[in-house]
Amino acid sequence: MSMTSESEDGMVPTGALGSLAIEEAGGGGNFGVNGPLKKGPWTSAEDAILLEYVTKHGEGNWNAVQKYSGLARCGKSCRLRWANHLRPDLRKCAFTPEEERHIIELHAKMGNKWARMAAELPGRTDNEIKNYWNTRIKRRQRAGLPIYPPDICLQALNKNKQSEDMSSFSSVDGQHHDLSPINSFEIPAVEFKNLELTHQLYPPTLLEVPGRGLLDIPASSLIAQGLHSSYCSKTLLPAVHPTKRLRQSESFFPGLATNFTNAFTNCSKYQNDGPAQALQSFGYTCAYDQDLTTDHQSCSCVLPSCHALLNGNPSSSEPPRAMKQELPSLQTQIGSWCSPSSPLPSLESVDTLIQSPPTENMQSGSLSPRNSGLLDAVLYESQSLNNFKNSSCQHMSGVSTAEGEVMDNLPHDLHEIEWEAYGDPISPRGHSAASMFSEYTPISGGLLEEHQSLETTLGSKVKPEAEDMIPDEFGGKDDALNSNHMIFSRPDFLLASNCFGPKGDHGKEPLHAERYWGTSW
DNA sequence: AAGATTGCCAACCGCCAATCA
DNA sequence: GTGATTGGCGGTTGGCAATCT
Repeated sequence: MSMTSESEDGMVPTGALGSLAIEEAGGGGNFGVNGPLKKGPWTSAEDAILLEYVTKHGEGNWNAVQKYSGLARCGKSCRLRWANHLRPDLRKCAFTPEEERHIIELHAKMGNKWARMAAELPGRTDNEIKNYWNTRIKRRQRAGLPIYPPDICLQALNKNKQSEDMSSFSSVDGQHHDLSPINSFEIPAVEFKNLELTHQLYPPTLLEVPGRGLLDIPASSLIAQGLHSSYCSKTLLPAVHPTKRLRQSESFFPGLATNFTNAFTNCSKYQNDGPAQALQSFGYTCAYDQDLTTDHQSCSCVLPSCHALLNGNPSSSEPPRAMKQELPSLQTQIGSWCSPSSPLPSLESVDTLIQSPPTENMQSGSLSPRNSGLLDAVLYESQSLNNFKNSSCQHMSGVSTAEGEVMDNLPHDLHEIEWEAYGDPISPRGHSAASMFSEYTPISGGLLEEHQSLETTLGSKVKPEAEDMIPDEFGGKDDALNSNHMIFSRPDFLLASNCFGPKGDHGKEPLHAERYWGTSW
C-alpha cells in the first residue's frame, strides 16, 4: 500500500519543502512547532524532506526533523519512515527463499525479536520481518500447517542438547548465555514474584496470557527443555540476561519452566533414545499420529486437554474469537524465573507453588492489571475443581506431573471425553482441543464473565467434532484445518507428529515433508 | 457482478530503557 | 536524584488489492 496519496503529490525537489509539508499536514493529531502533526501515509514530498534532512544531519534527533525541516510529522514517525522505507541500504524486493529460511530459523531461536532478527538480515526491517511472519503464520495456521519445519526443530533440538552438554551450572552469573553461541535463550532479569500465577495454568508452547494473548515459544525453547527435566534447572533457570529489558508482560511467564520440568520428567526415559522418541513422548498429539495408541497416551494426552481447559472454548460452535497468531517469545518469559534480585527458588519450592497455589497471592491486588481475568478465573476454577483430583487421572498411567496437574482440574467426564478422542488415533478431536485453546483470546472482561466461560467449558460444551473433519492428509475439509490448525502451528506438534517420522501403526502413509511443509521453506 | 474474505503492507500506539537537563 | 525527552521495540490497526464465493 505504498502511499495512497502519492497521486496527489508529485516528487517535489528538495529544498524549500518545509512549507509544502506543513501545508499538507492537514490531519488532526498532535501539534508540533509547525502546527498539527500529520498522520497517515507519507507523501513523496514528505519523504524528500526527510531524506534531505537525514542526508544533511544524519540519523537521530528525530524530533528535530520536524523542528528544522518543517515536516509535520512526529519524530517517531520520521524515524520509522526512515528506517522502514528511506534508508538507502534497504532491500525492497521480496524475501528470497534463503531469507525466508533464515527468518524461520531465527524465529525458532529468538521468538518475536523482530529487531534482532532484522539485524541478522541485512537490508530488512523489523517491520518487514514481522509482517512477513505474521502473514505467513496466518497462512500456515489456516492451512493447518506447522510453523516450523521439522529440520529446524530438530536443529534447535540438537543445538540445545549441545548447549546443555556444554553449559555448566556455574553459569548462574548469567554470563554464559551471551558467550555461548549455542545457547540462544534470552533470559531477562525479572521478578519471580508472579511465579505462582501461571503455574498449573499453561501447557508448554502455547500460553494464553490475558492482555497478551497466546504466547508462542521458539522451537528451541520448547524442544530442548523438554528433553531432560534437568534442562530447566540448568539452562532455563539460572541464566540471566543482564541487559534484557523487562516489560511488564514479560514478567508473566514464570510457570512455564516448571511445567516443562514436570511435563517432561516422565518422558525423560526417552532421552537416550534419540530425538524422535523423545519428541513423540512429549505428547503433543497429532491427530494423524498413527502411534497414538493407548500405549502412548501417557505422554500424549494432556496438553491438548490443557488447551481445551485453558481455552475455555471447547466448542467449535462458539463464536470465533480473535486468534492470536504470534506471540512473545518464551525466552523472555522463562526468564521470569530468575532475577538477581529475587533468588531462584528450588524446583521443589516451585512445585510447592504449583500444587498449593498461595491463594493470598491471587488476590487481584497481586495481579498486574494485565494478568487479571483469565488467570483469576482459571485459578479459581482450579481450586473449585480440586476435588476431582486423583480420581480422574489415575486411569491414565504415566501422566506426567504437569499433565496431571492440569488434568486434575478437569471434571471426570471431560477427561473421558478428551481421552476418548485421544484414544482414537485418527480422531480429529485430538487436535481440536488444542485449537480450542488457541482460539480463545481473553477479552479482558471481568472475572465473573471469564469464570462463567470457563464453567461452561468444563461443564457442558465438550462437543465432539465431526469425524469427517479429519483432513485427508491435509487435503480434507478446510474447515477442519481451520479449526484445528493451531496444533500444527506449534513447533512441538511437528516434533511429536509423524510427519517426518516413520510410518504409523495404522498403516497410514507418513506425511511427506515436501507435501506437508509446502514448498516455501 | 457483487459482496466477502484474505493477503499484504504501512503506519500508529503503548510501553520501556537510556539519556539528558 | 528526579522528571522529561528520546529512541527503540513489539503489537496492533487500517486500508488497498487480489482472490474467492
